[in-house]
Amino acid sequence: MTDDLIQPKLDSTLSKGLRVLEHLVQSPEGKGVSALARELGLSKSNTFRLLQTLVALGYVKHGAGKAYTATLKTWQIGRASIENLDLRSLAAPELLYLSAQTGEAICLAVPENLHVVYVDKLDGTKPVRSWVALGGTAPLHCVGVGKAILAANYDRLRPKIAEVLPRFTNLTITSMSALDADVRWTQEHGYAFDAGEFCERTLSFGAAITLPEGEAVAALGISVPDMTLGAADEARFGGLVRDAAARVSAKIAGR
Amino acid sequence: MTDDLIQPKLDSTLSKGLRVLEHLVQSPEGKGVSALARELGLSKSNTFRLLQTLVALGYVKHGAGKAYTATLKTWQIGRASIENLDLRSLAAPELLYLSAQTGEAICLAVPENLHVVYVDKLDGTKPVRSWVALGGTAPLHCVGVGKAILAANYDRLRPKIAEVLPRFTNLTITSMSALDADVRWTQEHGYAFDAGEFCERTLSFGAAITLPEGEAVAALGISVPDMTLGAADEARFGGLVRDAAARVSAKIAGR
DNA sequence: AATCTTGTTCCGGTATACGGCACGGGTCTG
DNA sequence: CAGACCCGTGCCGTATACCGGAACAAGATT
Repeated sequence: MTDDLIQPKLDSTLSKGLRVLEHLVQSPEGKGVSALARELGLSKSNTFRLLQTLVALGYVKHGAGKAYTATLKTWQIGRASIENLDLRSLAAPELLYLSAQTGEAICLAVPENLHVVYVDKLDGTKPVRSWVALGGTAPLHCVGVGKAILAANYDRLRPKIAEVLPRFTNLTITSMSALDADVRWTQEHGYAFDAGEFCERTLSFGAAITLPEGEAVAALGISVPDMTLGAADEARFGGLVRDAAARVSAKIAGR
Repeated sequence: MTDDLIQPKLDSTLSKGLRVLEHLVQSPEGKGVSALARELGLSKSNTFRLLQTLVALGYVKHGAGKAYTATLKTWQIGRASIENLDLRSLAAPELLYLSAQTGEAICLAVPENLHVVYVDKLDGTKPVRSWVALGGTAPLHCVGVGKAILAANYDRLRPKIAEVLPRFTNLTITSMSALDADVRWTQEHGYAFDAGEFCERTLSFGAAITLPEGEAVAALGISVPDMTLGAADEARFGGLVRDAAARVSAKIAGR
């Protein structure tokens, strides 16, 4: 009932075409017309024509056999989109600094809807590496970078996230009252701490990178396996991300 | 006249929508409805509805003001496509060939930020094996595969790498003028040579694997301890990697 | 205040994309 | 060697989903 029942009447051909593309991108060996039609619930002729135009536009290549496969054009236009975000170059020195200081996995993430997307990372130098994948996503409410962004814009984001707080581990915060308290803690300390709320036994720290007006546009994060974290490290790691994120924010402000 | 005059009758909505997306991706600050309509030669209402569906599908974000801007969803699906481009199987025969021809350690690496990541390798058959670890990383500016990738996209990468050129051995290139010269050498010869600039007494050769448009997505490399390299071998090894990488590039183009 | 823009909505006509069906060529199964 | 399947590909009539133009409110610029 909170949702508006009236849908903005979206263009069907375009959505189907993009669904086809998304589907193709995830299957290295390509797929045939019939298989695609079946999996997407479309008619065979429809799928065929969509593929035909995607081929004409260069997004899909029709191999010798029956397989249609995605070309790298998607990748090219996708690459253009992050090149324009110069966040990565602005933040890169701080990523290196954090990596040198901690030896753990460092990441840079941006918010997208109620998730974060990892747009840059440095692997940890220690043998046990905790892993985030570039381009991967995680929910806002249970990972360090996400909670940092959440806390920076809680007024705006709280009503949106209140609808659903999915559980991932037995430590995941699933009640709004607990989330309120956690956000308050984050705001007071200037960094967020995730005690394994998204991935078992994987702790993470996060701090928001903000525009001068306070809008969070990204976050820096440190991920560390719980075993390697000494008691004294917790405050130190938190302080490190907080200060590093602040420096990136300052760089943005000075442009 | 060589072209068939009969067009395969492509779906108009899908092509327009993708054109909108491509256009948006190239403008960091986003664009308004009217501007897009003007530039693409579409009617305003048409553009508006296309944008509406792109927003609904998560490809485009409607900022506070009048600007529509591309999200990172394009980047995400683009990234998926390149991960599924099974470079390893495409390149595997060439790895074997290089190994058979040289008996040295062969590797396949992909760029990630300002480093390369080794995604595949074959150990040398000779007793002295050099160092490459699967999943390991090395800086772009001082190892064969890295310099090959660097040289293939120097326009784009030079400004990024200019900030920092860490030293690893007394042969490491640390000045931009020296790097410029080295890149020029690489471009002329079609392969890169590393005279022990990352790891003492370990030489390496590299050649870039590129997309049809010239973008480097990976590189093949040969690593060899300096003692085992005869004077005549240098040009031979270089030619071998260059040609092998070219064959892999050709395979990619034919997909 | 007047005249441009801009983003957004509505509506009627028609081009357009749809599903159903049929064809030719593979591959397995009997 | 047929038969019964799959597959990808064209065709066609029809309904519908898309399009363009006009009209709207709200800012911007003058």
